[in-house]
Amino acid sequence: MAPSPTGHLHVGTARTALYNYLFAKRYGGTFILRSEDTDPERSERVYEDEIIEGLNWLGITWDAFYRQSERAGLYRTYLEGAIQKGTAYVSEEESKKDAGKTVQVVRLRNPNTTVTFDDEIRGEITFDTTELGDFVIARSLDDALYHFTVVVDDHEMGVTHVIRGEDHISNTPRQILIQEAIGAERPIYAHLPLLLGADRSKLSKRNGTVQLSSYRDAGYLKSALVNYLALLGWNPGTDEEIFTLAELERIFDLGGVQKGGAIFDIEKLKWINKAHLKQVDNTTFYDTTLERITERVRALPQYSEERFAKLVPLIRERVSVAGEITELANSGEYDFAFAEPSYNPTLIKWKDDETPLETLPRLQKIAEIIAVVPEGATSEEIKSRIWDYAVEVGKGQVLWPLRVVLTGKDKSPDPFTVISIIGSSEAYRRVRNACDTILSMRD
RNA sequence: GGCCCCAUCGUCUAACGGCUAGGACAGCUGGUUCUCAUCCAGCAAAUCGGAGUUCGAUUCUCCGUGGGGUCACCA
Repeated sequence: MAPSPTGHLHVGTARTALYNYLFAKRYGGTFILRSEDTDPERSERVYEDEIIEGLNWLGITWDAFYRQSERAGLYRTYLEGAIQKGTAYVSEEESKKDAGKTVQVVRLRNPNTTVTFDDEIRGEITFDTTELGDFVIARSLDDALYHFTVVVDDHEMGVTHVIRGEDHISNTPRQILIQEAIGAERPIYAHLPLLLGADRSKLSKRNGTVQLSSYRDAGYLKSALVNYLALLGWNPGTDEEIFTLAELERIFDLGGVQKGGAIFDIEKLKWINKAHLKQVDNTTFYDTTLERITERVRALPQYSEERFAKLVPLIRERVSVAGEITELANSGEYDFAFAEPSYNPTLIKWKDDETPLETLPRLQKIAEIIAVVPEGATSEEIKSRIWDYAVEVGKGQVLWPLRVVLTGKDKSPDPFTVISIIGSSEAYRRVRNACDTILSMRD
């Protein structure tokens, strides 16, 4: 895997690295990470750090690491060898970078042949290399360019398989020509389909979120990202869709790789993340929730660790990505647990034509029931006390207004669970207050 | 535009040349304790077009169309 540290770690780069890693693991090969930082103007160490950190976060590890900027001497040796053999030559010409200045670039002597290579994923691909001309392979003897350094390194490092994005297909004939010029063997190529944005063009900042770190920041689990990225463009040959990295290491195969590009679908990622979230243990999820819940919620008048702990399981059932916890917390979704709700009294009515005054007797009856519920009762115990009355009068008649006065919302967890979180005395207060409000409206 | 790659539901995909083209996400409907969520059940949804090979084509060949990639003294 040979990324260039010229920008943030792209999810497409992460997927390519993952496929390389899985392929190496599956067949007991060696996975090399090579930082292609030969362009000093575009390469930055912070990006290299980000790539390393990001891949490690995903659980992708390598057996060897190289940095091309530290291998200029090696490239020079090969450059001189090629010039000596006459397969490359020094050409004195006007610099394209600074006009007017004369420089000595190294060009490949193009034999102008037809190059055919066998792609593991696509089969035979043929190019006429004539149109390539005598392309430049080095700015100077000490400044080799990408195509040349790649070929030298693959040769020196004994690379057998080059698994990379489809956007490199057109680079392959150039690199094959260089291989032949320096007498290097040809590796096996496998060109992966591209990751696409919703507009079907190559996934980029224009048409989607591309930074791996933004998914991590949004709270996606690394295991879910690995799982989704593996499945985007590859299928295991079964209907199974949830995999761990360790499982993928055992079953990944280039044969299951797709030819066509795949749109990055955030909805499916969310679904996979939710599936992985189910595997997370309660303590970890508790900590995650604590991290993601906002200060505003923690500052609510009735906030306590006890109530928070009781709220967590309920949050767990309702989010697919940790970042949603922050969103929901900000929108006031969890306020009912830590503060008396405020709401429009007309929301209390069960039927459209019902007046609050007609609802009142039922709330008063519920208040009587709740008054004798012990403080630490479970939702099941609470339910058993209210249930008979609810069935007798009509479930919606009782449960809807109760839930509204407890949470202030038309959509929320069921009232029994809510009472078990806030406690029966607080629940009693909220119901009583609602009754008082209704009575005061009459005047 | 030249060259190269690709083409099955909206999306990700399955289908030795051979069942009503299967699964998943999303969508819709219904059920599970009032709403939400979960879970369950169900519905809808695709082989780009045209020739050819064949008893038979999603699958093989050709042409067309469409989409994408790439055309640096970047990687």
